[in-house]
Amino acid sequence: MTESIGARQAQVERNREALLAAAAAVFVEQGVQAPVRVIADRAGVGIGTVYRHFPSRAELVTAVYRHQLDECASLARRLLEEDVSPAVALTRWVDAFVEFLVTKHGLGVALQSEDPSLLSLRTLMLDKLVPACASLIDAGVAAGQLDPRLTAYALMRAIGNLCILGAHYGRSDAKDMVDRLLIGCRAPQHG
Amino acid sequence: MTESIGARQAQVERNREALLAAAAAVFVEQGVQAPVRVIADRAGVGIGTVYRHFPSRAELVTAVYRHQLDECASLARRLLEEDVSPAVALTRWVDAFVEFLVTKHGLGVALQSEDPSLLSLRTLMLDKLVPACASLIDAGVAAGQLDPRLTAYALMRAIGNLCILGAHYGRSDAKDMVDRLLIGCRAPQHG
Amino acid sequence: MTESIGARQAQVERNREALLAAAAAVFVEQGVQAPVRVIADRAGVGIGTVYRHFPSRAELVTAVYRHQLDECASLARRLLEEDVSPAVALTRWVDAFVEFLVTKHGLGVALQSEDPSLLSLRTLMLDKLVPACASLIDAGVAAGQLDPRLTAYALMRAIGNLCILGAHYGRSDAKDMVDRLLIGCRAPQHG
Amino acid sequence: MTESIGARQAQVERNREALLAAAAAVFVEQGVQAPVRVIADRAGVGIGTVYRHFPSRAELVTAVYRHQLDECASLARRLLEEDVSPAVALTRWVDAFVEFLVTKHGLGVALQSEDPSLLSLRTLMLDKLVPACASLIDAGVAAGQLDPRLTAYALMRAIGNLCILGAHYGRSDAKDMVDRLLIGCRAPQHG
DNA sequence: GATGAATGAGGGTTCATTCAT
DNA sequence: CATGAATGAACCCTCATTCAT
Repeated sequence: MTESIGARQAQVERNREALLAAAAAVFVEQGVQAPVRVIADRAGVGIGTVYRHFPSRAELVTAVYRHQLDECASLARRLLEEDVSPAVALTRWVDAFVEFLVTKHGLGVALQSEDPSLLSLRTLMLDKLVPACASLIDAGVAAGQLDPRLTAYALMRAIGNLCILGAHYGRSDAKDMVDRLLIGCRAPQHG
Repeated sequence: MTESIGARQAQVERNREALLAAAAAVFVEQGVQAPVRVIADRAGVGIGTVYRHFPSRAELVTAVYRHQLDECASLARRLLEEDVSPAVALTRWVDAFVEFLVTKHGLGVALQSEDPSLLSLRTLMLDKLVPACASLIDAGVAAGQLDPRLTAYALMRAIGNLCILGAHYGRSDAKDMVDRLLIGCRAPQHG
Repeated sequence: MTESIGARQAQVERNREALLAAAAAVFVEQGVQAPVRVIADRAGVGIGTVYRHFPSRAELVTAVYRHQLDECASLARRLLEEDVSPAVALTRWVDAFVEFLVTKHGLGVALQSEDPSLLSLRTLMLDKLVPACASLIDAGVAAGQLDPRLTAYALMRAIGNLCILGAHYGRSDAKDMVDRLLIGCRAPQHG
Repeated sequence: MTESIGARQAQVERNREALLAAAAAVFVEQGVQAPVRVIADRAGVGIGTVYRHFPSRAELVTAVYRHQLDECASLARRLLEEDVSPAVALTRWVDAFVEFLVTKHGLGVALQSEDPSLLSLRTLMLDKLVPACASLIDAGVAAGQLDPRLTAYALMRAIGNLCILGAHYGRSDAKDMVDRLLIGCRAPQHG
């Protein structure tokens, strides 16, 4: 009996994961505006199940990207502990961030849209990623390698925006432009 | 008689301008996806009048931004004729472009969306702005001031993206980030 | 002065004729449901002129076919005066009627539709064509060549219906079927 | 549990049937072009429910008439197996076909319209009914009772057209005219 | 908890008709 | 009289969300 309860809970969790995976995939293919129905079908569950796990589209979207944001935040912590220069650490983190953004390309759009269904996602980003990015920037500024006027939030928004892909502006263009942006974030040269 | 005909034509033109102004304002407030009905209401006309002037949403969107694109394109020509260094000319043009983008900030979104109703706008941009920007870049590359790998289209897309504003990422942030991007577009230093 | 009034009236009449011709042509090409705007354009007049001449679509449609109905009615009178057998006269008249119907193929539809905008047309047909057809039938019945139970109205409706063309059912099919129908209208054989 | 699921499925099926009945009734009263909204209201469901069951107008229209077409096709098979002369079999089948057409008289119109939303219905008819009718005609021709030039498609189109009812042209008129048409389809008499 | 049928507001677009000039 | 800009009801269809089972 205890087992069957456990089994039921496991099934519940499995549904939740299937939904997150399905939503992530669908967002990549069709954008964040994709119909809820499509996600339910892809996950192999009924549409009611979507709403049981995520009371509104907004919360589904948020949940989908929370995973990725968490991983991205923890990466910053790991990089800071490694034995590399702060500028290199930031570059590597940004590379990873960009890789995320251009792979699951819905995220860039999500960060930019005024859509109220994406508001909670921006809030989440504020909470998770800005501190992570700020810690890297602080280190770089302290080492004299980065422009001290740079703020984590603005940098992340800028990178997020640069990673909104489209016709004739693909993954490599975004990476190239982010690289150029980072060059412009270096500490100004004296003398 | 002639006068009253003229008066009517003037009224028609005023309606058209009112629609363009209303659409521009609504696009800023609600995004380019705003319902046509909202624009009609804002302009104080019936919905049929919108479709009389602009047979489809796509053409309305295009018309809203065409003015700005035209002015931007002609600015590039003027700057090339002035007696400033190519790098300065590009910087000035980009400043003006950014000013446009952040003022009527729907344009950035419009350039990025995959929505078919925005396709004609992207085409318009390609036709009008890319050659203008390319002429400035060419001059800068010829003068050894710009990275020769830079392409006009990618630069414009990047700038357009950087100018998609939002909560806590405003006009001055966008300008700052574009400045940094331009720094990263300079010719690499030898030696 | 009198002349210019006459000239103006002539222009009015010319507009009216142009509208009827345009409507007839458009109805053939696009069906009786064609937008009023299309007819106005084809006639080279403003849409207001259509409504000045024909206060509603219904009256325009009626007017378009009145011409043809008139001609058809007068044909019956002429045939009766010729020196042919009543059966032959009816056959010839039906041939001409069918030719009309399949050429201006909107008419068949118009006769059949429940659309209120076509009500007045059916009324017109009753007034114009039924007497014409009835006179031919009467002669045929009197000569013992036609089934006396045949009514003019039903026969015309039937012929009208048979002449509604469509994919894979063209002009020659309609003619063939009308011929067969007429065979079935002959006086029953005794014996 | 099983019972309540069954009950729900039964309700779904009842909705579907209600929609078909409502559509059939509305088509008779207002024609096949009747707004989907009217059908939804008549069936007592929301408009979304219509589209859930029938993804487009075309599929609703097709579904409404599919039943009748199926029954009509199977009737032809049964008649061929009975011990009656081919001419009698065709007459009986045509009687049944006409009965269908004049009862749900939208079908005649549907077969004739050029509207793309009715294309699938015509296709359906081609697939279902033409072979059925052709088998009867073939038998009649083989028995020397029918004009060998007769084609199933044209005959059915003609009968369909004759069954488009209207003011002063009712069910008995249509039946009478179809009878006369069939007389005209008999094998020509030899000298 | 899971299901998916039902809902209905809302979106883009068309077109008959009116009316000021 | 002629014009054609303006109107807005109506149409088809989509999709987020609810809720009975």
